[in-house]
Amino acid sequence: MRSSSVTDPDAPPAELPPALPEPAREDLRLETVLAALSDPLRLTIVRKLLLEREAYDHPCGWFGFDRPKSSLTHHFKALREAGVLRQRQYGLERRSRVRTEDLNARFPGLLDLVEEWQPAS
Amino acid sequence: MRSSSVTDPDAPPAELPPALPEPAREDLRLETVLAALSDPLRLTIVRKLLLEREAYDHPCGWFGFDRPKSSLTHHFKALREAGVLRQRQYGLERRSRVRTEDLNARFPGLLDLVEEWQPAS
DNA sequence: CCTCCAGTACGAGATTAGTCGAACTACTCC
DNA sequence: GGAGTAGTTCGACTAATCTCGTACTGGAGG
Repeated sequence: MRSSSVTDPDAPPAELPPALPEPAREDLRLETVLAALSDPLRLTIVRKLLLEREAYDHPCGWFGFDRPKSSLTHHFKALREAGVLRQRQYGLERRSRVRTEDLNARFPGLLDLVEEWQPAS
Repeated sequence: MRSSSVTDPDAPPAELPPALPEPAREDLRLETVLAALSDPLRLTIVRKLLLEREAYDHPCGWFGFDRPKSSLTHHFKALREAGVLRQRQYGLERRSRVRTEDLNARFPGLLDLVEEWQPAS
């Protein structure tokens, strides 16, 4: 394939910021993913992202949680390190999206369960 | 009670010992079930039961784990209280089975993931 | 009766996870 | 440069979980 130059000004769509470190698809572990999803706040995060999947990635302020920022960092990091979310740095903000393709390939049906989840009364 | 036979695994369903306390199907919570399944030993328990689903319920000695009995009690109880297993007392031993119908009704596809799970190398 | 057996209950120690405040970094815009 | 903003990092505290030894219970069979 064509040798890609270090900085190619003629490649408009391929300029996504790099993703933060995350496990590769084949390294995803069911027990780790389930542990990450076994928290109501994190289930809420993933479900909200799934229901808005057509829109762009969302920064963590978008969710409107009334929690200290350090708590949110903790949970987003847990989801990313488990392989549930991919995060990219867009200028100031770090936007997240669900790794739908990877998760559906490795654990088909799992995201459907999350999508239909409802928080406890 | 009929005759002097030992506890009979072939007993008709009407004579099953009562199940230990467990959450009703409609009370099953996804986050609780996922937490119960996020442990490798418990995943092994459930998977082994699923792969032997045609056989009768299994007592916890059947699994052949090299762990103290009190640890096993802990994990079986966690699975039962989350609603993953049903346990019945057959004479001396307490036999477990997966609540396949309930779980498939509430969380379709989840047990398939467990069935295909493989422990880490 | 008394012993064996499957499993529970209790409780301690170690580890991990969640929660949060406070200080900090990195980017943007004026 | 300075202010404001989005989020991180650190450290502390608390709560939950895992692991396991020991003691116990409750049948089954002699």
